[in-house]
Amino acid sequence: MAVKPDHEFGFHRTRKKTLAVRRSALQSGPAKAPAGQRVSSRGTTREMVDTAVRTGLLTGRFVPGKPVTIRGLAAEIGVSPMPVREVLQRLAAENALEVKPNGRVQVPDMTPARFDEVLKARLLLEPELAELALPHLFGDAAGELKAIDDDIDACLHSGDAESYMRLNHAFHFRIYRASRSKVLLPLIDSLWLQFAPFMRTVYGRVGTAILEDRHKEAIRAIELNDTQALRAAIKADILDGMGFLGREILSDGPTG
Amino acid sequence: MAVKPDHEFGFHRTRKKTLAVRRSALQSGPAKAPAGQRVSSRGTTREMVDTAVRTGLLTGRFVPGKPVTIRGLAAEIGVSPMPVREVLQRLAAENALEVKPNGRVQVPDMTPARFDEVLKARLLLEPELAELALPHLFGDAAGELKAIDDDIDACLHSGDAESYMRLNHAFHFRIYRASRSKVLLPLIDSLWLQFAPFMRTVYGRVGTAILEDRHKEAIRAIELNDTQALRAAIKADILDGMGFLGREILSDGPTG
DNA sequence: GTAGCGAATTTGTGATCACAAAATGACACG
DNA sequence: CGTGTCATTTTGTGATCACAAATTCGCTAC
Repeated sequence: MAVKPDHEFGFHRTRKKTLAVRRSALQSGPAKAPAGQRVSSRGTTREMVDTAVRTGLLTGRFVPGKPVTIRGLAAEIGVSPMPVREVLQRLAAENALEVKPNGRVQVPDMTPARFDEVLKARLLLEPELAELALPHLFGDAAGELKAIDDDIDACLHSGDAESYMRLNHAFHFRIYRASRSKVLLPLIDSLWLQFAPFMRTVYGRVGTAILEDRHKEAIRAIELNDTQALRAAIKADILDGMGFLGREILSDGPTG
Repeated sequence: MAVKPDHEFGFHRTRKKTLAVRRSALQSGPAKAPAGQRVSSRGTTREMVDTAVRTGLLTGRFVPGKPVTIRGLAAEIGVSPMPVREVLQRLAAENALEVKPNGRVQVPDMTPARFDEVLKARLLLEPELAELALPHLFGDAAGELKAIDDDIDACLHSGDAESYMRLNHAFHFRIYRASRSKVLLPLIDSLWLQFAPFMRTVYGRVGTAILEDRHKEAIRAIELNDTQALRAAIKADILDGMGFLGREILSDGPTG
């Protein structure tokens, strides 16, 4: 592990002027701000920590197996341990993190059985949600997706795995979010949080050049308002990407 | 709101001898125990609160729409607000509870759209998990399920809705848990936590006498090791129970 | 009697403290 | 040189405090 990377997050609270504070500045906490203007009055700190850790997981900044400590994360982000505790509990409840019997929390290791289940669940749920979203994908939606996909192509050529993962997530969830789903969407969210960190380790080994996506087929299906074609494109995209990952995991054993 | 029910939980920490304490008894907290013997060394309080609230939700002791306060729950169970906070965060992450913009947390109201999504997700996931569980359901499994189903029949006749819900959950998850699933099972767990409270309010209105379940068909399919029959039985059981609930929600509008 | 307003209470949130268990490291002994 | 043991540090957990926002309640004015 050599040197501890000081900037694992690009999210350090600015330490001089925090985005949102409620304290009256007569405390000595790590997040000190004399007169911060707050955007939303209540519960902004936890939300900030939550999105920070979530995007960290989705872009693979957390390594599976490496323990995540409350105080460590709190110090990195620049807040007290309290909001971090709650965020880690939340993510553990979504199976994005794993609490070991000692109380230590870490990114779960990927196993073949787990991988098969995630793949199965994705194939069941995501085409369904895409179908639900299709009626809401009108107007500029196809254009937005095309823009994201262009950026993805650029990342694939340049080999920027982190940006690729962020954009790939953005592409899929631009579709899914349109469904306004309050049930299926969180389930799929949980699934992505589970396989993303593992995905990242694979890309780190073999690069992203091999990847091809079915996004253009999906965009075309959306433009044509073709439900079955959209389902097929989503399904094919999942199978391509995950099938590729699956071969990796089977060849190398459970992560490493 | 009349009188506050003092015994909403049958789970009051005994106040004299707690099950598991780590504190050295020189504190003045609400959970005081001079020399409690502890079963599991670490993190037992939160686990206790978690199962308490979870079973409370599954058996319908929480009313949709009624706010759940941290301090209130903590006082009822007899612990400090701290573990309750984390448990509520966990359950909110599983969409079993809803955090309103003010920070107040309550059981979400059921809406027709939500209901459709839960139904759809259950139909997609639960037959799949039952199929995965089937190879592990040998030996006395069918006998256990038969015993549970007998109790269910008794509850249906006596109209004990709370016991019915607890046993119905036990029946389904006796099957699902056998799959040793680490991915699909939590997803289905989340779904049950979402519709159970609403289910309870319906039963409270119309009783349980109308219900018939497909559990016997499922047991027979397990005995015969018939995958398709098991899938069909689970699917039919979901459709019967939820279809019945669906007619209720559509006739009366979003909960009430 | 009712509507509007202000005080008092409730409630969520972040911070800090205390303690025990686990992890880590150093050191002595074989 | 390896191994077991003990001291030190790290870490999770529960409790408590302080504060602000939101809610609730009571009172007054019309």
